[in-house]
This record gives sequence, C-alpha cells and structure tokens, in this order.
Amino acid sequence: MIRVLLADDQTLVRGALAAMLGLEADIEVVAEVGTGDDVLPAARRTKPDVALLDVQMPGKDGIAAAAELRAEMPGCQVVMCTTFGRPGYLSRALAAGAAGFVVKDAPPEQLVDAVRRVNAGLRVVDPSLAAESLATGQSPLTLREREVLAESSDGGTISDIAKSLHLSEGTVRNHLSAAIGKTGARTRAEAARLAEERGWL
Amino acid sequence: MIRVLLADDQTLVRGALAAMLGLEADIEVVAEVGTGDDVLPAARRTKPDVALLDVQMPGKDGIAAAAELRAEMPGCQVVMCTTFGRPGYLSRALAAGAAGFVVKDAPPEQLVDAVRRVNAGLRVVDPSLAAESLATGQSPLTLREREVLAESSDGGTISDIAKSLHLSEGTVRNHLSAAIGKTGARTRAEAARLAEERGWL
DNA sequence: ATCCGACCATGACATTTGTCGTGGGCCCGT
DNA sequence: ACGGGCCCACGACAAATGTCATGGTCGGAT
Repeated sequence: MIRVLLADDQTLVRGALAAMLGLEADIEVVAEVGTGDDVLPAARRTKPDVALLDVQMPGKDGIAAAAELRAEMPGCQVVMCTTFGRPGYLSRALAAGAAGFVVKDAPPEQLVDAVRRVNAGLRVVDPSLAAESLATGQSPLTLREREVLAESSDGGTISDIAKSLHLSEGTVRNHLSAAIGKTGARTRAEAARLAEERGWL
Repeated sequence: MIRVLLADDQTLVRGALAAMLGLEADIEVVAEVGTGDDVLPAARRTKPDVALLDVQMPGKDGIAAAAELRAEMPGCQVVMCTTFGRPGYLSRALAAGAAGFVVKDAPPEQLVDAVRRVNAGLRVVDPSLAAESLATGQSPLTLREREVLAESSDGGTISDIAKSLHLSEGTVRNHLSAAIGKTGARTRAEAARLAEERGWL
C-alpha cells in the first residue's frame, strides 16, 4: 500500500482526486489538507510515502511546503501538481526536492503512474513541459529587476514601488526599462505578464 | 439514475470528478468532454439529464455552451462549475440558462447535492457568491469603456488600442479615464484587473 | 595593481498617459 | 421640440512613464 498525502486548496478538486486515487488497489489516501501550512503537521501525523502538492495554495506556497517536507522527512517523496505549465514552477519545484511534476491537463492514469514511480524512487516529469522549460532557459532578469517587476504586477504606480523598495523613482524606472527591454515588451504591464508566464518571476 | 455530462478542460480534474460522481449510487457519468465545442454533439448522442460545465474551456466558452445546450435541449439542466468566484460569471451563467452554480472551493457533497437538486427542477447557487454578486451590482461601465479596457488588459499602448478599435487616441484616453474613475483604480492596468475580478468585463 | 564587466543608483529629457473643458451627433423618453 | 444620456472627437496641460548618459561599487581576471 502506498500512503498518499493530498494537498490542494480547491476542496472539490481535492475530494475528487482522493476518490480517484482511492479506486486504485495499491494506493491509500491517508491525509487531505487545503493549505500549505497544514502539510507538515499532517505529514508528521500520518507518515505518508508520497505527498501530492498543488503549487498555488493559501498560506505557504506548495513549493515552500515541499522544501520543508523534504528537509524533515527525506523518506517522503513529493509530486507537484499544478494547473499552469509555467516553466519556472518546474525548475523551482525540482530545486525544492520534488521528484515528480504533473500538469492538471494530463490524463488521469499519468497521475497514479507518477505516484507509483516516485514511490519506487524514480523521477517523473511531464516531457513537453521539461522541453519548454529548457527552451525558455534561465531568467535574464537581475535581482532588482525581478523585485521591481513583481511589485509592478498588481498595477501600482512607480512611486508606490519606489517607496515599497526604498529606492528613488528614477532608479525604479531604470530597472523597469531594463526589464521591458529584456522581455521584449512595450509597457511594464506587458513585461510583468510575460515574465510571469515564462517563470522569470 | 441521473445521467450526467461532464465538461472540463483539465483532464486530470475531469477524470477525478467522474470518479467521484461515479461512486454515487444514483449518478451515472455518460459523457466526458474537454472543450466547449464538444458539449453539444456529446449531449445529442448521450441525452444527459444534467450537464456539469466548467466556465473556462478552450474553444467555446462554458457559458456559450450552456446557452446552446439549453436552446436545443430544454430538458437538460445545466450546472456551472468554476475555479473563480467572479460575480460576473454567476450572472452571465444564470442568464445563459444555468440552473446551478458551484465553486471549486466547495465541499464535494455540495456538487452531488447540486446535481440532484437541479435534476429535480430546483435552482442551486452558492449563497456566499450570490450575496457578493448582488453587492457588487451590475457593471457601471459603458460598452466602449469595456471594449477599451479589454484591449488594454494585455499591456498594449494607447495607440495600439486606438488602431485596433478605429478610434482617436484622445478618445481612448477619455474612455480609459472614465473606466479608471469608475473602478477606483489609479492606472489602466489596475482598472483592467479590478474590472476583470468584478465581472465587469 | 589595474582593468573589466555586471549590477545598482541617480538626474535630465522626451514621450506617453491621465484629466479636464468643450462641442457635435445620435437615440430615447417625456 | 426638448432634455438627458451615451459616444466620438479635439485641444491643452500636468503628471507619470520610458530612455539615456553618467557615476559608484564590488568581485574576478589579467
């Protein structure tokens, strides 16, 4: 029996996944949580073999939860499972110690397959996503540029960003300009959107 | 037996929902599709009692699919099921003839409950969402303001929008300014984001 | 030690954007 | 016929934004 912990913020989806995994003869769902913060406590209690984590969750990020979990329970393998095939997610998830990465577009068998393989000590990554991730490459953005873009992404003005990062307005504009150039965008709004899509956040 | 058609673009989620609904004794999933365009043909073939449609799907919108379906098969009830509780989705879904509206955050029982009630001829709407929808009210944006805002939402410049809508740049700025005022935003990027969230699109 | 490149910061400058006032055309309800 | 609301357009002006040249710091290579 493979003991599985399930973490996804959408209750309905989580329940449905649990029902589906429960149909498999060799899989047992031993815990279900809805936030990143609940992952570690639940894992301590139930000692799962595999943790299936969604990336976006309230509270702690799925990736942060994975890192925590791997640090404390190295015997528990992690499969990340997310809606968006953002290339950046993949690399960060693997860096955090995840052994598998599945997109929610994938056929259902692929998920149970991933759980079994990961439990057997193998790594499993969606091939199309891996290719895209390699093609997109690493972020050409510098640290400051990322920070400034991230602040800009929810529509605040330049002076908002400047205050929030304790910089001069001119400096903020400068970083923004560089980011716009590197992304090939024409406005900082577009630059933020593109960088987000490519995982350059 | 309640015959259910299932439409969701995320294969994994769709399969999981099918597994969950299949566990109920009185429910039978007779069709699964992944795009809005496939809904009507599949419905013709399988004559479902209830159609469970996701809002965002490739090809035809879930809402458009609902309207089509209701027009041709009035006996088939529709439950919309979506990730985001955008108030605008709710009103548009009901206008399209949906009898139920469920958010993916809801507990699993609520979904099977919704299917049963809708099949019995009742309407079922997530109460918290209904309240929010009424509170947010109708869109105060005029037609042009919506168009301009929609074009603006992917980061193009003013002159892009002007060319795309065959308007003067000054006019575009005017509409944008009005939209910014009505949403309470400070930049058009923020205005677009807020309008989107509130279903004012 | 020196140079070089990458990053950060800043101020000047041109352009774009947001705001406001004005005016005209259209359709609808009174 | 008359107002009222919406749409379109223009001009003007202040503010925000994007671009550039410049200079500072730090670490590694020569």
